[in-house]
Order: sequence, then structure tokens, then C-alpha cells
Amino acid sequence: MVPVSDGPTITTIAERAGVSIASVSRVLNGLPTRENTVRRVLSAAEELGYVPNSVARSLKSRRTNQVAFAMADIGNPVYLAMIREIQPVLKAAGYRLVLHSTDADVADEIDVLRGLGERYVDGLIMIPLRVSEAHLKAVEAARAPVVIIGSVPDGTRVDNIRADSRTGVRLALDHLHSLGRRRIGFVNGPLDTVPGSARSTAYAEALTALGLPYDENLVEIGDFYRAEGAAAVSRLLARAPDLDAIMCANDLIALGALEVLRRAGRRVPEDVAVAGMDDIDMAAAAWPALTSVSLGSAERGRAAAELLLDRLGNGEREPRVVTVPPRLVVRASTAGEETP
Amino acid sequence: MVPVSDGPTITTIAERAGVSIASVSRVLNGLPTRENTVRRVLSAAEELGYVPNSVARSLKSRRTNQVAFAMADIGNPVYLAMIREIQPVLKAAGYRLVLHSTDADVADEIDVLRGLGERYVDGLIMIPLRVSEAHLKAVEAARAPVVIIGSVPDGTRVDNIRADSRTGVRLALDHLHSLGRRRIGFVNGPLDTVPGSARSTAYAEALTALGLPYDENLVEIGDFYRAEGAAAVSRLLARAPDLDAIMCANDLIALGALEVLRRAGRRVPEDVAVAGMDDIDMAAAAWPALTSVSLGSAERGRAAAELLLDRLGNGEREPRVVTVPPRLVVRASTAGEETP
DNA sequence: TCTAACCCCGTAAACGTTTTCAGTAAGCCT
DNA sequence: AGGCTTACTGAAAACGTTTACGGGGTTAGA
Repeated sequence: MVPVSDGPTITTIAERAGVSIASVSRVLNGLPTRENTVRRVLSAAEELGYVPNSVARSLKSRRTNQVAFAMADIGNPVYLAMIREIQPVLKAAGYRLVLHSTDADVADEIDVLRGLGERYVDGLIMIPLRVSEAHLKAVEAARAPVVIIGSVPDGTRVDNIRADSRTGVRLALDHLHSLGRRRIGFVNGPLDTVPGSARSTAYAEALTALGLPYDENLVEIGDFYRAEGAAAVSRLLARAPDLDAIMCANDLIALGALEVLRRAGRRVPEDVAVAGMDDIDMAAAAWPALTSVSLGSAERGRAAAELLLDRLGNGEREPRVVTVPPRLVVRASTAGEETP
Repeated sequence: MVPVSDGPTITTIAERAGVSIASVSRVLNGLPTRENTVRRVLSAAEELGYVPNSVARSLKSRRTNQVAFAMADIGNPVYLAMIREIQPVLKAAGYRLVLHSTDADVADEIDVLRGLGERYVDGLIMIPLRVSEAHLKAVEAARAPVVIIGSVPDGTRVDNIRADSRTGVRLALDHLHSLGRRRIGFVNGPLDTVPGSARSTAYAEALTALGLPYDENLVEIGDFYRAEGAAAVSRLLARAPDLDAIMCANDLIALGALEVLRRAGRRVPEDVAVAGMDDIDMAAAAWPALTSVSLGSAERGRAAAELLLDRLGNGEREPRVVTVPPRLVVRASTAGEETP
């Protein structure tokens, strides 16, 4: 466990096997070599417990076999679901995963992008919570392939994975409407975030499509976490006590909503139906189990990894945009039969 | 975004500034240099948008500024809690985090350890689910500092972070006992895992200490996941319908237990009290909120990171063992007043 | 004016690989 | 047997840094 003196290198092997380092390299890389040489080199390598130095290899080959993933916060189950898909895909392709948690700090995210110049990774998958001009500039200037999860302006020259939260919100609201709900509240996260703004627009549009009025009293802004979500739901309940459903911009908020409603003595779904978004693992484990719109976190993660690998194999192709369709997962919090 | 022709190197800068690469390097590293040279180099670097190549730097300096974290499965909330602590500590010290998910596969874990020879990281934090002879051998032979989270045999020459699940189980059982529970079931994960075996012993010991008999019918083995845990709880309920409490070897199992009990029409905690271990985020969000023994995942993560950093600064000190004390977090699932 | 001391700077080696290029030995054909 | 091809090998360069070493210029002291 204590750092060993100094590991063997191909030079050590070459000396012991009585050949040149070139031959050693060839043998180790499976290039055609005389049987006898192969044997000598391999046994020397074996005896010495040789392990190739990946740093030296990277310097020469200009590839690190590492890919970075940058997100706001590993604690967020959505990002976690993505990592769970990304990791095996990369691993299968021989890449290691380097993790960056940026706390949604723009400067930090730009740093990551500029850091690509250091060449410690071959590519980057990034999921910025907010997308600024600075981001776009940095992305275009990046020294390695980048895949962005989360919509960027059309025309940005970057591989892009998108969720379709517009359709997603629409699915949920249609569902609530079909259950007879007409006073449907909406609890969102910050409007200056990518998901926040998209879902805000989507809510308004869906109401219009359903012929329901947009009532400011039915909308509340908090943050994408449980505690903040719960607080926002409390405010919403106070302002619009007559609501019969709450659409939450993500599942963490929805979990907070369940808690608040329970404390307030409102039955879910009888009195108030609750729907979330993202379909995180916890949604199924909640009680009542949470109806949620899956935005395909896992699929987006996988798609991002695949897109990046593809790009790493072919640097010159045109940027691609992949949109992952949403899917409504109906559970007890809207359509439940169970009562406590 | 498309890979740029070829980034500037110190050679490029040297040419433009009309100095040698040595001077460039000196300036960039802040070594004493004539004012005039400094200015020329810095402005050349600026104009060229120079970013140092970390691979070349690593090759020379023999440090990568990367640390690996290897665990069975990123999906597990316990490991996640650890990562959340480890990441910022490492980041503050200038290290990047490389993630390995091993699926608890021994061969895979050994691979990670042997991979240290490739020198792509300066150190490793590993949390093996099972600890075999092969592990210990590989750890002792590792070419870079290693910190193991999870007990290893005394005397193993490796920095080691331990939870104290013995005391943890004891805390929970004392608590249940003090609430008047006497038929306390136990749902565990596989006995050949580090936590599984520790908690199994601890359960038996705690019963003895409390003067309660060990009843085989009260013990069931499943796996450390919700679904498997739920199945195990079902079997347990069938075998011992008279139990009045269930101690679960982790919170995922406990969440499964809540579900099964609810379906079975048993009230929690009135009919059956439920306690878990690990105190994952979800425990507080469950309903009823889950009593859980915190084994200090966050603290263990942080301690591991700090121990590794310390070791990276001082390779020769004696291995250290840090034990993080458990803490009982009482919530509604054992001591709740609320009823549905 | 000469020497000593000092300060910068450039040359070159080194880190551990991969890869090009040229050379040698062996085998084959005529 | 001599020339040609083939098959393998070794020397050396290269990847982009850091750093030991020594040389050259300047300044100060004698």
C-alpha cells in the first residue's frame, strides 16, 4: 500500500529480455513479432509485474480514455439516473468517468469547459442548469467534443440531448383533466433555469389547450428540492385552498407536496391529486406512490454517452440533436384507489 | 466544439515571445524571472489562449491530481452520500474524482486495484462489499495509496474507515425494547458481505444483552434492495405473524417493509415498529418517516477523503483506522404519534 | 581594469510510451 | 552463388512538460 520504489517500465523489460524497447512495445501491443521475442518479453513482463503507464501512453497517443460528466449536484436523483446509464456505456467502450459537481455555478461550469484544454479527458457530457451566452461561447471554443444535456438554442454547433418537458407537462395535465380536475396548481423551480422556463411555458400552453384559464394564484415558484418545494406548496395552498390538483415541476417538489398535504389533512388523491416530473426511483416508493412524467433521464444519459462515443470516433460529423420523448407513469397519487 | 487543429504548447509561446521553453515554463510556474521576460511570455500565452497540457505535466511530475472512488453501485444512496462529501474535499485540494462502479464484482474490484499501476490516479478510495483474501493481497500490493471504507482484518496495512454497526444495531434494538417491543424481527442482506455479517452478529449480541431469546423464525435474509427486502419481509411476516417490530439491515429494506406492512394492513408503528440503517435521505421523506441508525455515511466519506489526502502528503506514515460512531435517528416508524 | 559575485536565460535531459525508418539476417529464386 | 524479397529488429524521434546545469552578461568591489 505504501508507494513502491519505482515500477518497471518497458525499459526494464527490454533489459531483462535483452531486446529493444521498441520490440517490447510491439509485443505488448500485439504487433507481429518473432515467436521467440514474444516469449522473452512476455515472461519478463510477467516476472516484473509490469503495468503500462497510462499517462505516458496518453501523452503519445493524445487520448486519455477518460470522459468527464459535469452536473450541478450529484445528489439530484435525475443526474444520478443519468450517471448510472452513462457509466456502463463508457466503461464498455474503455473509458473512465471523471465527475464534476459544479453547484450550478456558471464560473465553475465555464472552468470545466476551459479545462478541456488541459486534455485530461477526451470528451465531456455536461448538463448545465442555466445556459448563458458565456456557456455557448465556451462550448464552441471547447478543445474536445462536448455533449450538452438540456436544450441549447437551435443552431448551436454542439451535440444536444433534449427532454420534451412541453409534451411532458401536457401529458400530466391531460391526465389530471381527464380525472375531472379543473383547479390545477403548478409549483415550479426558478424560471431562469432551463427546466424551469420550459415547464413554465408548457404549463400555460397546456391550460390553454384544455380550455382552462391561467390563474396566477395557482402558480408558485420555489426551488427544485423537497424542502423548498414543500414551502412553495404551503404558500400555494394558502393562496388557492380550492385547488384540486398540483402539478409539480419535479418529483422532489412533489414529495414535499405529499408531506404538506398530509399535514394539512388533505387526502391524496381524493382531495388533491399530485403529479411530479422525472419519475425518480423514490416516486414509486412514496406513499401514495407518485404519478410522474418520466422525461427519460436514463435514456438521455445513455443517448448522451452514445453520442459522445460516436463523436469521439468521428470528430467531423455534423452536430446532432436527440429528443427523448416523455412518458406518463400513472400511480396512486392521481388515480389511486387505496385510501389510508 | 470540433477538435481544434492543435493547441498551443510552451514551444509555440516560446517562439512567439522569442525566449526558450525553459523560460516559458519558469514564468508560468512563477519562478523568479526578469520582468521583461515575464511580460512577453504572459502576453504571448494570453494571445494564444494557452492551456497547459496536464498529461505532459503528469508524466514529468508523476502526479495526476486525480483520485478514484470505487464502489459497488452508484445507485445506492449510501455511496451517493459518501461521494457528495468526498467530491468537494478532493476538489478543494485540487483533485479530480474518477468514478468506478464495480457491481460488487470481485474481479472488477481487483482490476481497479491493479489499475493503480497504470498511474492514472494518485490514490484510491474503495468500498468493497465483500473482502476476500484476493482483495487484501491486491491492496497490499497496490502501487498507490488506498483507503478502504468498510472493516478489514486488523493488522492489514491500509488506511481504514469503519462504521460501527454493532453499536448501531444495539442502539436500535435498545430503542425498540424500550418501547416495549419483544418480538423483534431482523431482515438482513447476504451474510457474506461486510455489512451483512457484521449486522447479523450484532443482532444476536443485542438480543442477548437485552435478555431476549434468539428465534430463528424472526430472522430472514434477502438483499440490500427495496424489492428484495420487501420479499424477505413478506416471508418473515408469514413465518412470524406475531412480531411487533422489524429491524432492517438497511433503509432500502425498511422502505420495502413499510410497503409490505401497509399492504398487509399492519399499522406502523402501532402494530409493527420498523427501524432501518444508514439514514438515507429518503428515510425522512418516507411515510411514516423512518427511524434509522445513521452509520455516518457522510462522515465516513469525508474521513476517507481526508485520510487519503493526508497520505498523499505523507506516504510513509503508519496506516490509520478511523471508526465513525453510529447515531439513532428516531422518527415516526417506531415512535410515531401520527396515525393515518 | 580585472575578478568575483550574481542573475537570467538557454541547452539538454528526463518522464514512459509509440512509431518511423533504416538496417540485418534469413529465405527464395534464378 | 548472387541478387531480391521478406520478416523482424533497433536506433531515434516525438508527445509537452519540468528542471539541472552551465554560460553569458551585468554589476560591484578591489
